[in-house]
Order: sequence, then structure tokens, then C-alpha cells
Amino acid sequence: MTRGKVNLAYISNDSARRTTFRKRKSGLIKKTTEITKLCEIEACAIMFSPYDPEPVVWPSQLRAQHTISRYRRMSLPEQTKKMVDQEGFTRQMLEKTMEKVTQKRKENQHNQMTQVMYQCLYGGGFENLTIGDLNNTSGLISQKLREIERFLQRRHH
Amino acid sequence: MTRGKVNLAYISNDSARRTTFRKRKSGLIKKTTEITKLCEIEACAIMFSPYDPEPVVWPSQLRAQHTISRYRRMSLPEQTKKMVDQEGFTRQMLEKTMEKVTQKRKENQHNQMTQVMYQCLYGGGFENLTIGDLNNTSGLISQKLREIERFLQRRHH
DNA sequence: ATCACTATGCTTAGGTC
DNA sequence: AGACCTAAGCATAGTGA
Repeated sequence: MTRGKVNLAYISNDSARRTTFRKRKSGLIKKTTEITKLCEIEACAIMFSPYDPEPVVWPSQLRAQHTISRYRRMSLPEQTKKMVDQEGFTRQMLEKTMEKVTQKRKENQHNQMTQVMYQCLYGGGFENLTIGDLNNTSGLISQKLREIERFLQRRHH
Repeated sequence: MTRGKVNLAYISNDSARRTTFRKRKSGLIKKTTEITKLCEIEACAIMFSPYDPEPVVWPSQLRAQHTISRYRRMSLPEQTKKMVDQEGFTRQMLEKTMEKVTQKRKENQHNQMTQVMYQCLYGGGFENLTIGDLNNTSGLISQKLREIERFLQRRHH
């Protein structure tokens, strides 16, 4: 028997769930890569799972970081504006603090430590992470290689 | 003629690219939702595009924020550990600062302003954002509704 | 468990309105 | 432009080694 419709609910069987995850993870990554290329947009996917020792990040730690920090940077003024009046005082303090941080960053643009701290506290801060996505890259590559191998074997039949 | 293989490169035609983006965005979102449900993992996708006024975030601003901040929280010690020796001083300062922030957070757990600032500076800070994903939700829902409608119409033929 | 396989369902390019 | 349709191509559940 082959395949019925997928029941879109938690797969209780442990190994089946793990297998599905492995397959779909690679699918999701592929799709993310594709939409990025086809439309030249910035996109990233982040997955936490008990099956990977590190979070899976796509298309890369670096690009994801960029996307995330862009998201955060764009979002902050919005957020600040939308805060309710009751929190007016908090908002003002917040704005001042953010200004200070921004100011400080400008002033010390060449001061490495400030930059590092700024990045860690506000803009990102995972430049030096272990590169978890390399595993995925090599996974995809080895998958591709297997495909090619198979193809060649058939041609030689 | 129907569909050839997709050339995985930037689609130069403007409206074609836009259409592809709209279609694939919804696909990507669906897949993200599915893997999340099937495997009960935490996953999010973020897309920046010139076609959406706001970044598209999935499964939700709130969950994405959680995923992102979890990512950042997990990553920091890793990063700190992996920093090269040349930057030992920076690292120490950084660790101390992070400790202070953490400490401060604990001490002032019930002090709203500190929490808000902490979150903005370190843990997240987009609680009060405009909810961009509502648009997507309603898009998916209305799509689903149309499908159901169509189905019912056929049954009544 | 992980790999390759393949039948099936799903996604989506290309077309029409 | 966007909604709808259809078939080609792709993703992947289930299977066997």
C-alpha cells in the first residue's frame, strides 16, 4: 500500500516523526532557497528540533542574522509608536535609550568593543557561532551527488 | 503548452516574479505550518519582499519572536566560548555585561520598565508590533473558504 | 536507524478570463 | 492586476533492503 492523505497532526510514533522531520526539513530548506533565488527577496527559516544539536538556520547563519536584525531594526520604531498611552513614560525612556545606543554606535564606529557589545545587545550577536547549517549544506550536496551517481550508473547500465 | 522545468534563477519579468512570489510564499508558509504541527518543533520563516508592506513572519509574530530570542539566547554562550583568544578582553567585558544584564533582570523582575528595556535590548522587543501576519492568515482562510465554496457548489451541481 | 525507490498527492507554471 | 484551471513536475509516505 502506498500513501494515503497525510493527517496533519502530531506524529506520535517516534521514528516515523523523526523521518518525516528529516525529509520535510530538507524540503523546506529547498523551497526557501528557491523563493530567495527566483524573487531575489530576503528570506530565512529557523528550526528548533530535538533532532538537531543546533538550530537549523537557512539560507545561512549570516544571512539569517541579517534578515533578523533588519526585521528588528524596522520593527522598533513601529513598536515604539504603537505603545499605548499608559506606557508613555516607558516609551520615552525607551526612545532615549535607543537613541543613546545609536548615538554611541556612531561615535565609536571604530571602537571594536563597543561594536561587539552593540551587536550583542541589540543588532545581532551571533557572528562567531558554530556553523550549524554547514551540516545541512553537506547533506544537500551529498544527496545531490548520490542522485548524479545513480544517474550515471543508469546511463552505463 | 503547460509548464516546463523551472529555471532556478531570478525572474526578470516583473509581474511574473510577483505572481510566483505570491504563490510560493503561501506554499512556504503552508509547509512551515505543517512541519511544525507534524513534528511539534519550533520553526519560523521570515520574508522581506518589496511586495509586502511589512515583513512576512510565520507562524506568527509572537512565535517567531520566541523562536528568534530562543535562538539568540542559546547562541550567546556558544559565541562567547568560541571567540578567539586575541579578543579575550572583549570577551570578558562582554560576559560581565551580559551577567549584569541577566542579574539586573532577575532583581527587577517586577519592574516593568526594566523588563521592557531588557527585552528591547536583548531578548526580543517586538511584542507590540503591528500584526503583519494577520493579512496572511486571512489570505489563507479566504483561500480555503473559496475552495470549500467551490466544492459545495459542485456537490449541488 | 538510514538509504533508495516509487506511487501518490501536492505545488505551481502557464494559460484564460 | 488577481481569481481560477489544469497538467507537469515535485515532494514525500510508505516500503523493502
